[in-house]
Amino acid sequence: MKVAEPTVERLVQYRRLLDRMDRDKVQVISSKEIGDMLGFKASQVRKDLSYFGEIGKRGVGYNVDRLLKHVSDILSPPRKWNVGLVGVGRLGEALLDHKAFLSDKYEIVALFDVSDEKVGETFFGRPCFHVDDMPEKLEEMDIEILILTVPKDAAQRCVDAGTEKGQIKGVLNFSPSSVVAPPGLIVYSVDISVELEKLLFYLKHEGTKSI
Amino acid sequence: MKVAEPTVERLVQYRRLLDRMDRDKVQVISSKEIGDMLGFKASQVRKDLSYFGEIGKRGVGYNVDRLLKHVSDILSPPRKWNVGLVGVGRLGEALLDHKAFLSDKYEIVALFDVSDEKVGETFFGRPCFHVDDMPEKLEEMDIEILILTVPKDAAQRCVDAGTEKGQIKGVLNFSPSSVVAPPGLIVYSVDISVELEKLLFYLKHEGTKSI
DNA sequence: AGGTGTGAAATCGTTCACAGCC
DNA sequence: GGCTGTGAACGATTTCACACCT
Repeated sequence: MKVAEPTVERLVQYRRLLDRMDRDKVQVISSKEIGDMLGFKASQVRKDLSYFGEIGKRGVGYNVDRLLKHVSDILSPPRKWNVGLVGVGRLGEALLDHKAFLSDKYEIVALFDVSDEKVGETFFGRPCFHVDDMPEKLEEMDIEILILTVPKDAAQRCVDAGTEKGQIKGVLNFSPSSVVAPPGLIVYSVDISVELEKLLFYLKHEGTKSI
Repeated sequence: MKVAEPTVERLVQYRRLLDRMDRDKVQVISSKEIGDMLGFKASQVRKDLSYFGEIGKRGVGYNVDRLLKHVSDILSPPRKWNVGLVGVGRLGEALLDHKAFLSDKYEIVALFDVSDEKVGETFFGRPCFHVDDMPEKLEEMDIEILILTVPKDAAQRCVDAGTEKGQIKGVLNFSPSSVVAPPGLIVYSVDISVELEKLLFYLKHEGTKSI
């Protein structure tokens, strides 16, 4: 089945909301309630959820517990992924410590940096290796995903090193630069300054855009 | 004029590229070259640039210096904005130190936190106040933009405090939660874990998506 | 009555294809 | 010949509207 990217993004948010509702012992929820809480139209919510089968009850709504399991199943990867984080600077450390990166679906198992002060050390329980050793270490540790928190000039080199032996399947790039990826490699970029620039643009052209 | 969000996002990237080209003394560049370097189609680049007038030369390409000025003018806000950063944790500090946040268009002028250890201190030259004092401080310091690097449960409260006296116009939210914003307030959310989840989803459904 | 599921319509964004200029 | 500017075609995503179930 093919699912559009905006749908996946919303599914992640549905799960987060449902998880909270479930903990709060809410039993039933309607598409309108979900939409209001997350800022989407009810029809959007219903369309997203109906892609994966009829899960709600007409005239009633969705059973929170059941829907949560359903959405989780859709999103959950079939196995756990090993992740490598490249660039142990402030941003890298912040991500290491980020609650979002506590999951049973992925785990940051190794760090990479170029600084002699960092290589050989351990940060938040993860060993740091030299970037030059990436190809071997990635293979050895079965790492298939890279998170890049490196300066912009280093990003492309990291992608190249990660794909050298072909083992890296996905990259989450936090550096302020575009990278060219070989076909098959999935790259997501989160460009912090671009987000702020967009915000400024729409502030200038006041009130044209909201989320 | 109304400009689509994906266009703004690309414009920011054009400017970044043109800036580098200009420093490298490149004089002329074609839409194809720009596209290849950033991963867009040439026709996309031309369409984006043509929204703001005819700036290229047919048969030749774009004058880098001229195009850079042009794109900068489109993106530049009319004046400098004062920004407040809420939540001086690891992520907050990483952003404070982030080169992307060095600009003549905006400046982080104040920090807010709830921790007694942080309130009253100075971080990277910026004073930290208590979140409870936000409404007054924001007004006093003429802050119109908030960056939120707070835990998810605090995000909504920060937006509410920021809009209490109506002075906040834009919010860049890094916390893993959706916030409901009053109309007129522009909210951009950068949800780090959502990005990773999307990546995992497409890794699972292998090779359906890129960038 | 109330709320889901879903084709059809509308909107939004990208790509094509070609006329026009250098 | 090469490259821009742009209407028109296409593709993707959202919203509408209503049949259908409880």
